[in-house]
Amino acid sequence: MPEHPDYRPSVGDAPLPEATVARLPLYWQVLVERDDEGVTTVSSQQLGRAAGVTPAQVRKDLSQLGSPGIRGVGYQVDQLLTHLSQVLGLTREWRVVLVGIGNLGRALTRYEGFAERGFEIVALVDADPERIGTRVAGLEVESADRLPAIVAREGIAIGILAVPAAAADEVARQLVDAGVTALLNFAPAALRVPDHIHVRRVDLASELGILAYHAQRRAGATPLLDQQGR
Amino acid sequence: MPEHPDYRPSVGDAPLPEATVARLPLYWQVLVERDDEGVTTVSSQQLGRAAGVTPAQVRKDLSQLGSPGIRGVGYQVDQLLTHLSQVLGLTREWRVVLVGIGNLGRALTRYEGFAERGFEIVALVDADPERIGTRVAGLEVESADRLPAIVAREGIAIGILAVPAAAADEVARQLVDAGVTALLNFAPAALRVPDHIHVRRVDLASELGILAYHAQRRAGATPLLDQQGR
DNA sequence: ATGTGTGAACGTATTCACAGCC
DNA sequence: GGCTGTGAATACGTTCACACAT
Repeated sequence: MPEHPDYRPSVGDAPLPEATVARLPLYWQVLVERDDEGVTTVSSQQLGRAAGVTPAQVRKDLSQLGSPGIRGVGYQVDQLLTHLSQVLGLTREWRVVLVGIGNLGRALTRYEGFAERGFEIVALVDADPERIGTRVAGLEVESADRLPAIVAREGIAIGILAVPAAAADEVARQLVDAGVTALLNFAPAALRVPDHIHVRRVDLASELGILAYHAQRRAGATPLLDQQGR
Repeated sequence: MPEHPDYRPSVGDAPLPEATVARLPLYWQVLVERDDEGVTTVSSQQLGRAAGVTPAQVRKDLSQLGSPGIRGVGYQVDQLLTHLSQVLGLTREWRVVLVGIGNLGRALTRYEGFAERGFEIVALVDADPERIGTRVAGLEVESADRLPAIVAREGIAIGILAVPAAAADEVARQLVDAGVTALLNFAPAALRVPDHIHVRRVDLASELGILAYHAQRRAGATPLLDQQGR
């Protein structure tokens, strides 16, 4: 392998595997906690345990990321945290627009997990004329046709869709046209967006469907009561 | 390959790949819509388009499931929907307990997507003494130590965790002890549960972290008017 | 001794491409 | 002609196992 005695690949270059990217926020979360507790080093074992991942997986991920560990010791919590924050872009604040101010949308405005990680909802959009102009969570609800102005005004790169399925695709198009490059979609619908736009889908009903499959399978397979406790 | 002129493997046997299982609810959803519109057949092309999946993928999934398509025509909507419902266990109602009646928890009680697919939240649990005994969404909030009684009383197999990360693992243990076999976890924490318990994790902050990674990467790749910086 | 870094082995998932049937 | 069903090819992801650094 190439020998770079003291150099590590920095932020801009890595095309990290998507599966790895999906785990980085878990590690980040764990590291923040450990750091707060004053712990200075973690092993892949400990990190993996807390994140729900095998130690080998942790090492693979972190090595792909180019993050230095110390053999016989583990990883330096503060260093690793800094590096991870850079890679994930969590050193800056991300301004987010939320579209759809229904039940879920309103709950999201109050979710503290976002702010703790540097995400701030700075604009609200809804299609319902009754809602437009009202204030929710300290923000004025605006109309969707103002999206280009909103995105430019606030410097927004990320949009959250909490609209009904029927409206999702159209709203996605508007968001993309307005300049948003990443979308978090809560609607149970596929979004047709250009390739360079990143979409993550969170489909609660699907999740329950998947669980139902397993619960049923389990119920069918269980002859009597035959589980054990760990 | 084996010739089974008219026989297709039915509900009880298939150990479907997890990736396939995760897509079945998407297909199910699309089929319900098409069925409502009175459409009688769909091609893998159409189904895939609506679900955000390639046609080849759809065919692979449905063939693994043992579901019959007609060459030159496509799939019979009603047949396929029936079969899928059976496989996913969506022919029955699933009774669900929700633990954690904060912002997110309350929003979930009002989420119509669950009921539409046969999931009903039939019990609410919270640790906060202030909340216990109050009524939310027509249900009385109960204490966690009543979980065994609740699960038995209501015939519950699925639990939803909308509690703070620090409490998640302990609550999961209580749910499992009470007899729940599948969990939907909204807390940003790993749950230590026995192997036979199925957990799906929905981590909103992680999702945003993943998007931030891509948004940043994209911004770095964009040569012209760069972002604002910090 | 302990725990990383990583090739190699393994397993899983997706895509291709085409034969076969309607 | 159109579209499924599916082996074969490929890509992706995870786990193993062990040399090597501290």
